[in-house]
Amino acid sequence: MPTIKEVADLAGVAVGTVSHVITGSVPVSQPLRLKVEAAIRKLDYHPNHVARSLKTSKTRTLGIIVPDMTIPYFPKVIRGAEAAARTCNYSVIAVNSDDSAPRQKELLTLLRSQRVEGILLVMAAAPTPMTQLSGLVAAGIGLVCLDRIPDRFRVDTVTVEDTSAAAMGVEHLIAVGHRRIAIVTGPVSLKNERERLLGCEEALRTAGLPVDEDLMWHGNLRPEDVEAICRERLADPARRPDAIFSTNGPTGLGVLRAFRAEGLRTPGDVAFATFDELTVDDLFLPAITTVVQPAYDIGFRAAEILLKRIEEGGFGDEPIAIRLPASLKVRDSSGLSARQQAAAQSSA
Amino acid sequence: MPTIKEVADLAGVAVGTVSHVITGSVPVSQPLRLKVEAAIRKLDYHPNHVARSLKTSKTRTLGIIVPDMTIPYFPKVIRGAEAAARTCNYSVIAVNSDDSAPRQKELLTLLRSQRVEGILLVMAAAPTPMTQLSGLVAAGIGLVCLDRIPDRFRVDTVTVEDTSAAAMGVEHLIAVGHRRIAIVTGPVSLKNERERLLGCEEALRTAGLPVDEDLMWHGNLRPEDVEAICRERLADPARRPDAIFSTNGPTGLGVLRAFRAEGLRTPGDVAFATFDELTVDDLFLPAITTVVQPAYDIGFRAAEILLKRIEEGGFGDEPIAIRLPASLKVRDSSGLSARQQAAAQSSA
DNA sequence: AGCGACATTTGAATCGTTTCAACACGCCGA
DNA sequence: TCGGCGTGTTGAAACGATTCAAATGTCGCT
Repeated sequence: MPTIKEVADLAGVAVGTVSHVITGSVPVSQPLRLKVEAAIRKLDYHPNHVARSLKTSKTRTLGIIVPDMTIPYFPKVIRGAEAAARTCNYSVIAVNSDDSAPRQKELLTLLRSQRVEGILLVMAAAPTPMTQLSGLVAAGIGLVCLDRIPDRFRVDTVTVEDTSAAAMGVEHLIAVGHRRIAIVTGPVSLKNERERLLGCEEALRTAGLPVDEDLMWHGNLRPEDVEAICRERLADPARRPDAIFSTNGPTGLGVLRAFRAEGLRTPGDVAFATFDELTVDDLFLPAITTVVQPAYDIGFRAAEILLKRIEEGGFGDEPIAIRLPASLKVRDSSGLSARQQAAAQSSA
Repeated sequence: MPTIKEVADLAGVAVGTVSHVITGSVPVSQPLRLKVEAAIRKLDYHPNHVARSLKTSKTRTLGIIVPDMTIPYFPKVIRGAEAAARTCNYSVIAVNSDDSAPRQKELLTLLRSQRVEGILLVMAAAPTPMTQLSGLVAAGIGLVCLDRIPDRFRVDTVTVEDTSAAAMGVEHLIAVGHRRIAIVTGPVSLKNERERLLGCEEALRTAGLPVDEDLMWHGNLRPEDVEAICRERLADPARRPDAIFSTNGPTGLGVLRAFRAEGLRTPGDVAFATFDELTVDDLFLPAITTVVQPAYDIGFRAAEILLKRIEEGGFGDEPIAIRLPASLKVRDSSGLSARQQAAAQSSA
């Protein structure tokens, strides 16, 4: 790998001059510039970002930690962040925490050693000791939490309007005509899940429906576990709800698996809608009604904020908290069941 | 951010000593080690990888370029690579080329400037001038092509057994009882697509079926375009095939969209199987029969090879070419159509 | 006591950039 | 003719680590 010195020698100029033509920060006369450019091409010279970063103490790199980028939601977030970073000539390093707190800590340490200028964090579902984060902030590394946001820690955050978005889903089910609506949540240790649950409950109350504890099914982020929980509760036709709303993607998948395992059809036997989109190509399904999150935008906005903070060098003032609206994609699964249709028919 | 010097001062030792306790490459006496470790904790010192990389000219970083990590196949590849890298304490930087050759060139340049020690490349679908790659190899940067592999350029490669995997899909359709089978490919400018097509044709010939040019539908990687192509050809019931086999994910999605647009059901009206898994939560579908690629393993093996090459410092000898087997996931979409079932019934 | 062998510890050079102070060189106005 | 100015150009210091040769102890042995 040629160095700037070799370029300088070949072009017959000082290293400083080569640096000036590369960065463009200092004017260089035409003839010298041409000689330098020729030398660069000839040697196939690529400036060493490592050395540059050391000298300038700017890496022009952001880190982004997600739980698992094989979950379709996260790549969209990452690409959004990447796009925003690119507008400022930054790169992003994306890594997976697998929802493990110790792994997340390792990654934070790694990114810090790599001297990323800021970190976008989707916190692990496993409870994160806030000491992991306070160290960063103290060290002057930018931090923006997105999607999942911490409970009481002061940082910039970007996420979806959890409460109203969840409410929107449940309101839709109610509007269609469902009355006995079960809510399936992920771990309520996550603030997002609590807020979504709140939204669901509000929607029920606003419609004058009871908030029945028997219909609040709390699970986790493992579809298999959620499947088991739902199967148990769906087995008895008498106690079965009209509809189910699931507050996130992995639990939604669990619900669908439970339907399949129990031989239930949606919306024929139980209507269904879920927060977040799913990857369900192995299921026999009607199209699923979903509350769609603006994943790309969440990543984009979060990176934008981070970059602005980096540029301004300021993290002292009031944290920014952005909430982006979700949208409801009404498809087939939230329709009326056969039984309900029959009832509607006869009353008409 | 504290530096090694500050740690040394606080601990009352020389910087060299601190370095020795960090790297562990030179023994340090117990009392000094303890003092250094205490200083590190107290200052919350994180070694500067940038400076380390500059000195050692080792970044312990690999780059991986994929067309688009929102396509579900690629995150699995990336995670496989990440896992392999982690066993050697390497990190990976994943970036998206959007199937654009100029963008790919930019990314190659960027990764090179970041001094990654090797690059895993899934080539852009847009034809890549081999000069992009030869420069890398000349510069001594490791390169392994995966998934999509170049036509005549000598590099290590890891991909799926395209020919036999595609054949497996078509053989399955034939075994079920389909006879008029259409093949939908992506761009035949990609070597993979040509090989898969070859596999399909072989399967047809082996079964004594004609290879009918009218049933070879060549598309690209944009589902919308493929949808249009298929709609045109599916419109006339008389010329409609019994079954369709699609040679990759995006084209498969296009086929399914065409089914929906034409009001066709699978397998009721036309049976279907595809190479690669799909994300199709917005479609009303039976479960799709797919040829599943070992995405994670492809990434893992590719990174393994790259790391071995880096470690050995040797790229001179014969390139390694690994082909991993795919597996067939038989689901509902490849079954017999209503018409075929009736025929089978009456003949029984 | 003196000496060599061994085990630590030290300090300086180095990696490839950027950047800043200093320098060179025309050219203009006095 | 000369001082001063502006435009280009240069060379060396610095960034924060690693590493190697040299220095410093320690100890056993004669």
